[in-house]
Amino acid sequence: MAAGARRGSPLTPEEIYATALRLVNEGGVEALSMRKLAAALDVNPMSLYHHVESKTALIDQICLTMAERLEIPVMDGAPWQERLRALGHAYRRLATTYPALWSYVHTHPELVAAREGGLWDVFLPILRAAGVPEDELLRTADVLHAFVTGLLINQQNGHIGSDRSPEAMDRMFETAIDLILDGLTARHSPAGRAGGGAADEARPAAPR
Amino acid sequence: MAAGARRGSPLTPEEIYATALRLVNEGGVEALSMRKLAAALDVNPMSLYHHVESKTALIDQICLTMAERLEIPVMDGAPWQERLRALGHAYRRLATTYPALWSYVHTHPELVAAREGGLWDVFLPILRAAGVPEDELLRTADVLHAFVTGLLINQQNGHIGSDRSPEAMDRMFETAIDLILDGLTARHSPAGRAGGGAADEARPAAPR
DNA sequence: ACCTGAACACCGTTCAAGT
DNA sequence: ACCTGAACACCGTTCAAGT
Repeated sequence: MAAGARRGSPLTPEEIYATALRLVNEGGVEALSMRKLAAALDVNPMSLYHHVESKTALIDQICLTMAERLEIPVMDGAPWQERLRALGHAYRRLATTYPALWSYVHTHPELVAAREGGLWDVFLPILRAAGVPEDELLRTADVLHAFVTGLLINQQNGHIGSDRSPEAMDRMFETAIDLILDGLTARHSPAGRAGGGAADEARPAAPR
Repeated sequence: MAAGARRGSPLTPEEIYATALRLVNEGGVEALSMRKLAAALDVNPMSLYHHVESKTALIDQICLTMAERLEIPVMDGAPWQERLRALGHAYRRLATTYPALWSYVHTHPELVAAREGGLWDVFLPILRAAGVPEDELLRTADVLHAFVTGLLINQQNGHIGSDRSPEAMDRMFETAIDLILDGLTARHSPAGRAGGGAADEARPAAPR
């Protein structure tokens, strides 16, 4: 067992990324070590350094592959309320699919490179449709993105609410979207409240 | 140099916590190691374990001492909008005083113990004054707390906005509070928009 | 009671040596 | 070209031994 101690193939980067992503998803980013990753791949730890520059670069890479998996809904005809809600749900789906790595990305400044690419191309037009003036657009987008990010981080950490059933989480997310829709409407198109429809219909009735 | 290799006193827990907090503030939580901490205290690494159960317990403790330093403003007579804004600013001040540890607390589920104690005693009455019905109170509080948390985490990580000047950060935080105030008003006391005053007066005029 | 050295089981990474 | 063992500088923590 000299050149080919490993079973079969010659260790592709894709294989490394996939296994690393699995380890992180199972045990958090702190559960990923080069030595454990090598063990999971049935390989000498040092072999990894032939395909990956460093542990940091590896984490960067799997953050990127995660970001690419954001499935942005296309709803060209729909009113902005529906589109914003759908975008929020898509974003939430990514976060719950990769809870550990997603939280990690959003709390580590050095990973700005992994900003969700296509997200803003869809997000900004929605805010324009909501009546946000151009000179407030970027700031509003940043704030709303931070709001949703914060909610998702808190939900994943169980830092929130006594009731942590999936239904309660869903309700809380809807409450958050509702608050955002109402805030946007009140600030930027107060006349349109009755006519919009989507926001009011989708808001779950409060049990009384 | 046997019993008293260390200069002077017999190593109090307070001294340990203070130094640990300083190290974390200077280099992030990942820069805190028992060995470095011992070096900073001019002590043998193993001596620490006589005063502290483990590194985890130590971090728990300094999170608690940070949480205790939240200076909650008392503004009993003021309208809820002003009180909410002041509370937001107090919270932000804590976050910016301990950026690394604050982010750490809010992304580590096991530290729920460090939830800001008196915060909720002030927060919930404000939301009641804003007209949030009792059966939505906790959920709304959680959502708003998560919103602000998300904004602060993002601001500290530079994950937000191209302009990172202090003024731009301030503006963004005000935008966030404004959005929250407008959302609350629209949802729970739509008639009171003109009369409230505080929210509208405090909102900075958009440069046109 | 308080401290400490050696030791154990982990890390990430370098580098010279192997095929 | 690709892999690898030994080694280095770090970790947190245990434990028996010191004063």
